[in-house]
Amino acid sequence: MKSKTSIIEVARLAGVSKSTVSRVITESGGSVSRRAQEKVAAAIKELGYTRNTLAAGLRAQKTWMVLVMVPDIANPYWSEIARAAQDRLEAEGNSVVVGNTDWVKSREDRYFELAKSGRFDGMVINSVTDDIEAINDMGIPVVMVGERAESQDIDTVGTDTMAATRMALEHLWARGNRRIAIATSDHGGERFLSLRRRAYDDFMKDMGVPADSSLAFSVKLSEEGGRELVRSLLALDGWRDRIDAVFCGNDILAIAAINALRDAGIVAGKDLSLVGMDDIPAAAHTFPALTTVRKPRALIGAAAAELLLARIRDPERPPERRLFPGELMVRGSVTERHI
Amino acid sequence: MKSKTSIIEVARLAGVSKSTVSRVITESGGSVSRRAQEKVAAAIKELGYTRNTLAAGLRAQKTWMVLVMVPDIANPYWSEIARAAQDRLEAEGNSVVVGNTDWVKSREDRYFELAKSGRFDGMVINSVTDDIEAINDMGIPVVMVGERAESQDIDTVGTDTMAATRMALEHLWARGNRRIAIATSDHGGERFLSLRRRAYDDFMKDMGVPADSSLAFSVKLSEEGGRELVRSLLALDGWRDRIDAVFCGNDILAIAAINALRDAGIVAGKDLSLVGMDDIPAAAHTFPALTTVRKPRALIGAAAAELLLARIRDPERPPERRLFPGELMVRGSVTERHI
DNA sequence: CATAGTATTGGGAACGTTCCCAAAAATGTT
DNA sequence: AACATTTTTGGGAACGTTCCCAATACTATG
Repeated sequence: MKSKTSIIEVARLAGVSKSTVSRVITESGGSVSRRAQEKVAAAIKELGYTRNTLAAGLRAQKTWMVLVMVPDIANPYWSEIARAAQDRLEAEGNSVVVGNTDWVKSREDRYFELAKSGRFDGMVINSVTDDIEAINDMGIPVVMVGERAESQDIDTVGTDTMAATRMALEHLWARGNRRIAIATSDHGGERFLSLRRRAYDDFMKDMGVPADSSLAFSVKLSEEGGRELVRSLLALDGWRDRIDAVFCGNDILAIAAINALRDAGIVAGKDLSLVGMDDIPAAAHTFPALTTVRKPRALIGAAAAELLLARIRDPERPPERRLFPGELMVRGSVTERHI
Repeated sequence: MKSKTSIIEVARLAGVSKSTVSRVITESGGSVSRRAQEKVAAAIKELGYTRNTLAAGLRAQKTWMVLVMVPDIANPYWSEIARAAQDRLEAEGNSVVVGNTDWVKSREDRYFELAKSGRFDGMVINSVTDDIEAINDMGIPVVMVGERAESQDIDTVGTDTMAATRMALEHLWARGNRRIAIATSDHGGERFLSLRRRAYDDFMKDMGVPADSSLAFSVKLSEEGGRELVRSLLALDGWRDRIDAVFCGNDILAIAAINALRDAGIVAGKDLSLVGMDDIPAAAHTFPALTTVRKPRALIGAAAAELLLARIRDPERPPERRLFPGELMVRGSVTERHI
């Protein structure tokens, strides 16, 4: 980087020592006279001094920087959570940057390496990996946004996924839909089946519907995933007789599916019911508007920041979970079927 | 951060010096025997050593980290540019993080402070400020995405904004729209009038239409901005007689306006024509689908990364501009009017 | 075997802060 | 004025790397 002034030069101009300058800058570690403060401030201004936070971080073992790592940067759900977390973290003197994984494990690993190399004081993540043990082994304060089946060992914030999923499914059922499919992102084998999928299996069992794995679509929770979902759905022989509704793992997926269905001449909310999760702003404005479970993103983001700050302050505290209820937003994408 | 092993401990276990370990890690600065390499690699593995990049950066004056700072993280236009830049920068050994300003100057200033304090080797930005001189005074390699009226002093990448704006306006005109408004984001006074606005003024003058500043709406290029645009528009006395089309500064704004118009019972593409800029994925799937000027985001992102890497390598090279042509995507949001 | 040339290695210093401890200065008390 | 106490300050060391230069080891040649 550009050669610039150091604390030694500020000290020289102010006529004090580098320690006095440091005390003025950090406003900690002992007293400083009024006169010294004024001289240092004037010197900083005259020289245009900016503190080198690499050096400060090396000595103080602190970076004042947090990484918020999200799987889909263009999904407003994540960017709103990131904004809410950023507000709270900045209030405590941290800077927040965002890392985008695009659901790609190798990209996530690269951010993990960055964190392990001392770049951030902590991370707020929604990880591609379900390996909570590996995350904890990094030795960095981490808060997971969104429940995982095995997440009792890590600070977790989010919506009660099982309850929210059930809420959506109950709505589909109450409106007369009986052949309900699910489209979500499953990361691993049966051990790591997503909570949405578990809630779906439980619900269908409770309703007396035989398990049918051909109704479970595994796609990325992205626009691409929505288009793939529709391709897969339409590829099923006699799909109209087999599926009358789809539960989608998030709104991005649901909205992309609505649009892809329209391109295929199929009317969402008429020929097929869909529900999403999240209630991103676009959900209210698609045609038809999307029925979805709204998650309190500002609360989730703020809670994630709170848990991270607490974890940074006390790395040994037991993991905590903060789950918020979802709220069903009833709109036009679910058909009222008369049985 | 968590206490962890240092290069000294690796050296001790491997039976070599810290300089030899450093040579193995960085694969630079002289030769290392095969035997020494093997011993060091084994020690790194056994100890689980991770290089401290704060210390490395302090000494080497290099951070291997780039900040991509965008004004609206949830706008796929920006996230796609960020992804394309990230691909190219990671290929050169850099890590990429994203900063989101939400069009807020104080947030941008905070990222600028972070950069000045030595946290990044460079920045790819679309800034809130138009003060190119202040940006250059930071002494950090910066590439600006998107033209500014006064951007000859900074590396710039983007679409030819004046030509792209004119293309959109010509299409509106060719379809018979005569009372065209503009909605864009103007940051400052007349000196910093946006290029879109200049292109609009030039076009209307060329078409012999008297200047009418009440047809120029200054809004944020965001969903909120789209709703505000529609509120302002509908607040105009006899607006239906005064405006038959709106040129929108980006797709987020245009799509939000389409949705807000629908909420107000007004049919975009029938009662009012709209065009956007960018051609984000949603543009093809709104109802009606949005006519817009497509910008080559992958090319822009990759070019931004190329220019940044060149700037990092040679800070004194003269600023460069790379502008790409836009492509008009004709869809359903522009009315065919018969005069 | 001796000498010259090349390869490899180790250690000190540097990067620019913060922290800690001892010294100096200022203030209060007798 | 002298002494005790408190406040303020300065300087060395530390943080953990990389870089550079001199020393050592190895190889080639006569």
